[in-house]
Amino acid sequence: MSLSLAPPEISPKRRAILDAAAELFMKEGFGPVSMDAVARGAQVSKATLYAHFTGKDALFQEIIEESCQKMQALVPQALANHAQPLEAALAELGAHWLGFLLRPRVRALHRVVVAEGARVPELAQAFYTAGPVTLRGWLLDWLAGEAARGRLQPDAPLPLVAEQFFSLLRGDLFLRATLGLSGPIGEEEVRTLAEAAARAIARLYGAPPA
Amino acid sequence: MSLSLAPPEISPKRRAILDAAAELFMKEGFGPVSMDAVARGAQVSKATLYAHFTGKDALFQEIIEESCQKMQALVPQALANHAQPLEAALAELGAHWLGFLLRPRVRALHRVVVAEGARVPELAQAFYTAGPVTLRGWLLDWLAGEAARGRLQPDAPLPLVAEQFFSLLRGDLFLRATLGLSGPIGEEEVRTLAEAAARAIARLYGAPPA
DNA sequence: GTCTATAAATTGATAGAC
DNA sequence: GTCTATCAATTTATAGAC
Repeated sequence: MSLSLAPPEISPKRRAILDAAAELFMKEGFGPVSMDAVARGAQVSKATLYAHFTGKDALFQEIIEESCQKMQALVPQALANHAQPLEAALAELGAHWLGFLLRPRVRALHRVVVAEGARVPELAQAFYTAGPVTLRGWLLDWLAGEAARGRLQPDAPLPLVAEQFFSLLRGDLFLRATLGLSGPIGEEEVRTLAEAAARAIARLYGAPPA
Repeated sequence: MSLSLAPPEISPKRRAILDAAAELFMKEGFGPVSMDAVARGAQVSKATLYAHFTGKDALFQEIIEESCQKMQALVPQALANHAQPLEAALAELGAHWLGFLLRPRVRALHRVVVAEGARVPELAQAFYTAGPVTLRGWLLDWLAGEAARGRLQPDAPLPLVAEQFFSLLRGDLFLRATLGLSGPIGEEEVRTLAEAAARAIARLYGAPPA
C-alpha cells in the first residue's frame, strides 16, 4: 500500500513516446516535428502512437504538462539560510534559481510554450503558473520571513519587491538565452548577475546596518 | 535627386506579399502559415510568390528584417527631458518605451523570433541587435549625460545601471505579454511599473538631494 | 512578371490483421 | 495494444503559356 506520489502504472511504450517526443519538441519546436519522426524516435509504429494520443496536439500538451511538473520538482524549495546576511542569502538563492532558469531544457521549454502559447492559451497559462508564479510565491514567503525578522524593511509591497528581484535576476542574460543567443553560460556569470540583483534589493529595502 | 533613405523602387506585388505574409506570420506564427495562404492574402498567384522569394524561409527572413527596421524607427530617440528631476525623467522615458515594447505587434514579432530563432540564428541575432541592444545604447547615452550633469552618481558601471533599469521596466508584465497571457494592457499599469523602476534606479544611483 | 495547372513529397490519421 | 500498409489531404515548389 504505497502512498507514492509518482505517477503509477505508465506503459513502457507510452513512456518511450513521451520521452522521444519531448526531446524532439524541445530540439526542433512544435511545427517541424512530424508524428512519423516521433514514432521513429520512440521505436513504435504510428498506429500505436495514435492509440495512446488522439493527435499531435494532445501529445504536445501532455509533454508540456509533464515538463512543468518536473520543473517544479527540480527547484528545491528550502534554501533559506538565515545564518547569512540578507544580501548574501539573496545572492545565493538567486544564483541557484537563475542557474536553473538558464538550463537549456528550461529555455527550450519556454521557447516552445511561447511559440505555441497563442494557439493553445491554457498551455501558456499552465507554464506561467508552474514557473514564474510558483517561484515568486516561494520568494514571497521567504521575504516575509526576513521582514518578520527585521532584516528587511521595505517601503514597498512585498510582491513588488519579489517581482523586482526576479526581474533583476533575469537581466539581459535571460533574454539572450531565450533567444538562443547565449553560448554555454559560465557559473561566474550567473553568480555575478545574482550578486548585483541581491545588492540592489538589499540597498533598496534592507534594514539599515545598526 | 532625392537622398531619401526610404527603400527605393519596390514592386507593388512584392509589397503586397510582404504585407500579407507579415500579418499572417505575426498572427499565426511561422509553421502554420502556408505559401498558399500568403498568396491568397496578397491576392497573387503562387508562381508570382516564388518568382519573388526562393522559398518560405527567405520570405520569412525578409519579413523579420524589415520589421526590425520598422521597430527601430518607431522608437523616438530624443526623449531626454533635462528639466525634470532624474526620477521623473526616467519614469516618463520608461513608460514610453515599455508601452512600445508591449505593443501587440512587437510582442508578436518577439514570439516568432523566439520560436524560429533556434532554427535560424542570424535572425535572432538581428532582432536582438535591432531591439534590446539599440535601446540599451540610447539609454546608456542618456545616463552618461545625467552622470556628467551630476544628477547620477552610480557606484556601478553605467551599462549595469542601464541593464537593471530595463530589467525592472520589463518586470513580470513583459513575461506575461510575451506568453500572450496579458489582455489589453492599461496605460496606468505601464506607468506604475515604469515609476517603480525609475524610483528604484534613482534611489540606488541618483545623486543625494543636496 | 504573372498566371493556371500540376507535379512530387510529406503530412496527420486510419483500416484491418494479429 | 501493436503492427503493416495505406488513405486523403495538404504542403512546397515548378512547367509552360501569355
